[in-house]
Amino acid sequence: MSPKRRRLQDELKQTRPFRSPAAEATVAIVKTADVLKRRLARLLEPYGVSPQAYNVLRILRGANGKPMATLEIASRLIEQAPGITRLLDGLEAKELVRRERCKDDRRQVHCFITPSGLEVLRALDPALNEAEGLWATRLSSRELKTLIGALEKVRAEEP
Amino acid sequence: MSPKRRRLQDELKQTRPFRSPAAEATVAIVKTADVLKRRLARLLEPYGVSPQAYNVLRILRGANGKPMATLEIASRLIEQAPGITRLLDGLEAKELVRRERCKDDRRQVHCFITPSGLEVLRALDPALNEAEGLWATRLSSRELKTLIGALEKVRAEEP
DNA sequence: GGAAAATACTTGACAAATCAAGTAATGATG
DNA sequence: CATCATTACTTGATTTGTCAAGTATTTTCC
Repeated sequence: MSPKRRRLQDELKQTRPFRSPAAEATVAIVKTADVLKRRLARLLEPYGVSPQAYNVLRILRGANGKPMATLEIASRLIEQAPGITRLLDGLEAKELVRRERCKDDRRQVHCFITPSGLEVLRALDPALNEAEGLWATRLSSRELKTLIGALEKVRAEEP
Repeated sequence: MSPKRRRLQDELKQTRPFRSPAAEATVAIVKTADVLKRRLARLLEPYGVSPQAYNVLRILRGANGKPMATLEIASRLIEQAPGITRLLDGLEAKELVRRERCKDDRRQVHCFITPSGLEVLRALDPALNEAEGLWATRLSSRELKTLIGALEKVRAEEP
């Protein structure tokens, strides 16, 4: 079917090689992220949860029952505020998330994951871990460390 | 000035660390791709070109005047066919791209970049190279090589 | 050579992301 | 203590991206 381990240059059928390793890395990062997102979306599809919605649920589970304001969730995602509101609307409609206006500061809205939300996450966990482990075994732990460190440097702001 | 090299855990304000390096890497890849895309979008904004449209122009420039079929472009992007058609519609409307139905196989549509399209790319090249070089200098060439190789392994299909 | 399958898009309907502006509540200032 | 600025969202309009079908060719196989 499809050959594995093609070089990115081959994958993109580029006639000329990349002008610089940095250019190649840029394309590689964006393309890999897309592949990962698609894999995740495929896993989530049966549950009617989008990757972003899944991330929100994960964040709320990580809060361990503590209330979390809407914009606090946004800041942990790569998502702008307007998107979060509607994402939470959807999750609340499915009763995976509960929201209530905060007593102390009535501008804020506190969000919680519901038991159903936790259940969905629990049902997904094994498949997610498996998918992740699949490619992780192809990398040495040194490679993984370098990868994570290098990406950190790419994201770092201009000095 | 303190270095802005926050760990991803801090950036995401996660209470607990990632369960595995693979999990951390996954988030790092997706998040980094997003940062890169946003940086690119900011550079392109004055020219009214989206990141995807920019990639199409780059691909067509790479073809060096040779005609390129619509789906051939799609295969080099991470984009589905329907998106490409409309992307090209937009680029053709701006006269950055020219299309004509192929004589030999009238199902195909051949695409070319126009002189205006090349001009836009040329105008953008310096800023792009600079932005890229900015973070590239923070990585040793060994790190870059490992990064590219590791991402290839992540993208590889299941065996 | 003519039906059936495959290819190369194209179109339309719909979900998701972004931007601009608006509202309610709170904090800061004079 | 009243006004101005800020914060924390929300809503609406626009754009972008995706999926499902549809159309025009071309190729394949009797």
